[in-house]
Amino acid sequence: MNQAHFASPALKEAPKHERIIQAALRVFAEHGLHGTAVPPIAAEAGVGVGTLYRYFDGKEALINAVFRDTKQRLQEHLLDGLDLMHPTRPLFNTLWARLTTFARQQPEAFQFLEMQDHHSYLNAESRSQEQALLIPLGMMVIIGQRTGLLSERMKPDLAIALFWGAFVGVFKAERLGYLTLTDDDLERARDACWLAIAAQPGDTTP
Amino acid sequence: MNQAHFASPALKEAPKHERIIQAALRVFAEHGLHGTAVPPIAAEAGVGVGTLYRYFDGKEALINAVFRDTKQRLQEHLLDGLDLMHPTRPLFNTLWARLTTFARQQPEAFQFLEMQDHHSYLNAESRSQEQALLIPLGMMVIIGQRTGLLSERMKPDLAIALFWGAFVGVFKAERLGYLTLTDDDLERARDACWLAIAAQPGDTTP
DNA sequence: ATTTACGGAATGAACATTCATTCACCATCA
DNA sequence: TGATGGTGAATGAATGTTCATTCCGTAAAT
Repeated sequence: MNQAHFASPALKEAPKHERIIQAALRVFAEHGLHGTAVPPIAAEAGVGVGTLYRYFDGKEALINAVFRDTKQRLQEHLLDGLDLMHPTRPLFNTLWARLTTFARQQPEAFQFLEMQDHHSYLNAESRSQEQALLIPLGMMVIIGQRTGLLSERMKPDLAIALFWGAFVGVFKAERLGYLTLTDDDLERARDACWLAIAAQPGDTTP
Repeated sequence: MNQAHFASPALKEAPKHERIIQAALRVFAEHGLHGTAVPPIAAEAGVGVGTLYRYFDGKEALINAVFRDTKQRLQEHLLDGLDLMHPTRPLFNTLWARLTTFARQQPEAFQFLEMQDHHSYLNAESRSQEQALLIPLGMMVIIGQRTGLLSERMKPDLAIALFWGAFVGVFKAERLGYLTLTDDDLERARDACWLAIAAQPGDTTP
């Protein structure tokens, strides 16, 4: 809590708080939330168990911290510098490309965020972190529908769930070995998703 | 092992083996695989813990039994009586409708099958059960592509992963409370998925 | 010298699994 | 018909293990 917080670590490793979160992410992604014990997380982080409990109140608090940190990294990776209020086809392609690089460069983070068993652990603050990503996306879809870019057939939340699910499904299939994805495959999947949510030629925009 | 096996239970409940599997499915779906202890499963099934171990070698064997049973129920629910070798748009609609009734009528089964943490438990026999569903679907897509019904842009496995992921994403969003799905919503989602995988008007079929 | 950070053995709770015992049912015999 | 004995299913308290968390001795920092 003092000024030393930033003074020394320049020559040292990342601060313990950060190291523990990253280590926890890796172990959680591999073994699941219930499936990982706390001591292995400490070991992966290179700290003692007691140290971990100095930084986090317990396993549940750690899970929430990992969740928020990871969700925020995804959010920034996806949205930083984009003007969602003027959706276009190239913007859609950019979003897809960013999702792809995230899933490719941070596979543990991507997998962790898609785990089911979060929701029994997450507290209010973590839940609100979800909204930070969903609300801008929802607004983008609404504007896209108003401007005739996206189909108005589906309500925005449904379009997002469909698109997101398709993306997750494709990468999940690759992770489980049902599939290998070339760059070409990803472009074709992207275009297919676009067809699913884009306005159709025959659509009317009264 | 004698003739009494079938003599009396006509007036009693389902055989214990079956009751345990169904109970396990419910508890697993709610608390996850690592998250559920064995005694609560026995309690849910209305049998003693020891009885459960008479029927299954252990927790892992039980998980495999539940997985195979559930996957097979899904497979039969989806494919029974359908002629996948002659894909049409109505056949696609039927598949979607069957998926929907499965997800609606057996939500625990649907949720259980989408859990991540299976794969560290599943044995060879369980894994091959997966194929029993994927192979026919894959063949259907291949034929659909050959006959000009489905787009040939994506390889069959990719099309399946995309479609399946979209469906799962929509129902997962509903289960987590991000969405409520009317019958109308489901039809629109179905049509959007169709657009994603169907042959486009401009496609050539040489 | 005092405070703060650290590590890892120690602790008690919860877990998966076992096993000695009970119980229900049927065949045999009086 | 009623009593006796045999058989295997059913049970849940007991067992050893694993887990989340604590605690205390030591090291670093101020």
